[in-house]
Amino acid sequence: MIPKTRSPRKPKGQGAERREEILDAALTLFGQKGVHAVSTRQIAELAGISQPALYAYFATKDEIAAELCVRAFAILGQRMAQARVDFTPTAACFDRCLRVYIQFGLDHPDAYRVAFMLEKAADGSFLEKTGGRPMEAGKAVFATFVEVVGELHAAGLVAGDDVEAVTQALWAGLHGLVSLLIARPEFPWVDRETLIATHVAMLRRGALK
Amino acid sequence: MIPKTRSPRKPKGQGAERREEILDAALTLFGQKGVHAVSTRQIAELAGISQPALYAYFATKDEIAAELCVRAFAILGQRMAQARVDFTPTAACFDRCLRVYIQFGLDHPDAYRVAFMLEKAADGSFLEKTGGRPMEAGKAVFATFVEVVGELHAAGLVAGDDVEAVTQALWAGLHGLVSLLIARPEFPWVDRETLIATHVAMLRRGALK
DNA sequence: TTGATAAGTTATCAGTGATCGACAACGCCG
DNA sequence: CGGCGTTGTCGATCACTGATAACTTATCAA
Repeated sequence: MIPKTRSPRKPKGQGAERREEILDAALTLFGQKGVHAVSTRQIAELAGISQPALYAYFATKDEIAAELCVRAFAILGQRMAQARVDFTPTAACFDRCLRVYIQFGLDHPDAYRVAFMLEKAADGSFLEKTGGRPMEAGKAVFATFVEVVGELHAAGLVAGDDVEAVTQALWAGLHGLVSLLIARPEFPWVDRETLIATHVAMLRRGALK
Repeated sequence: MIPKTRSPRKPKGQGAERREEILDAALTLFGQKGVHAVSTRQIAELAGISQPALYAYFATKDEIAAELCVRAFAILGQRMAQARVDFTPTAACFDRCLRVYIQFGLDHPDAYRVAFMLEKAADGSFLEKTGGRPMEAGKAVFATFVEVVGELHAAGLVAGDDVEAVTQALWAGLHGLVSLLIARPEFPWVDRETLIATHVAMLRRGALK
């Protein structure tokens, strides 16, 4: 039996959907102007509600960003899992995993910023204030990377035996490209595909035998 | 009305000295709490002046951060130039250049953040609002990297012929490590020296023949 | 009709970056 | 000595931020 003891009240908007409307508005504005440049009043106005009404759904502004971040990471996790389904310990599959990560960062720059590029706050990091959920999502993705590198190592393809260290170095290498492309689009980069190809090749030659 | 005791003016530091005092105070606070978490009033109090007095020396708060950034980059430029004096196209010298960059980032995390990790503003990036001076300083350092890679390429040691692309990929790889160590110190990193050594080795094997 | 409750509002708070006009000290000319 | 602009600083204040309190309205259970 599934008693529907609670009916949604929808005075104006659609009660339960209000949260989604807020997230939609926030995602749009964050993408346009950056997280720090968007105020709660702007989010509220685009969502069609008053500014204090936001706080019925989110404790803080950061929590809105964190929610968007977690959702984006769910997408990354999906893509990584997908790349892992037909993964074999080969250089080609290695490259594909790296490109999945890079492509995700370029597809979701705002989520990526929230997860890995936001400045730490005074009383602990943003991640701590939001219950560490974005960090957890990121760690899950990182764990997948560890698995991938572990399989390659088992196949004798990894240079060095410290799988954890190699994975962290690899991740750092990937993050550098993604975060710089996001944070400094005005830099006179070479052709983007050329840069990505060069970068992936460099990491592959550096990490594999 | 009780007549106020007239304002105790503080003619302490004159002209250029005040400016240095402000920069010192800002550097201290930025390092402790992060750029965004420090207010102009806090800077002013630590500098021993009123908050509006700041604006006699700096047009905006960002300009204070930019000034500190430029100064820090002068240090990086010095170190890079120093590493270039006795540079020979060898793997060892290559490694040394990479480590100079990494060490700089770890020594001046706040300057590094201002230069490469700050979020873009609505009306253009922070760098544009401050006249692009931090960006210029960064580009000068990047130019040195291009020279170094160019010499290695001339010696036939670089994998691939697109020196610019390789340099950008290298820089991205370095930036990734530095920025992640700065932004996510709470991540369960392996031993720092191990990680740096692994990373440098990975980049070397990936970029050189 | 009641009471309870969920959802949204207006009004307001303390704190932010930045600006304005007033005022104190100083150098300078008379 | 007295008057006067210049320079440096200040208190007061502005528009805006994130967040909270108190009140109003809509809906449901009884």
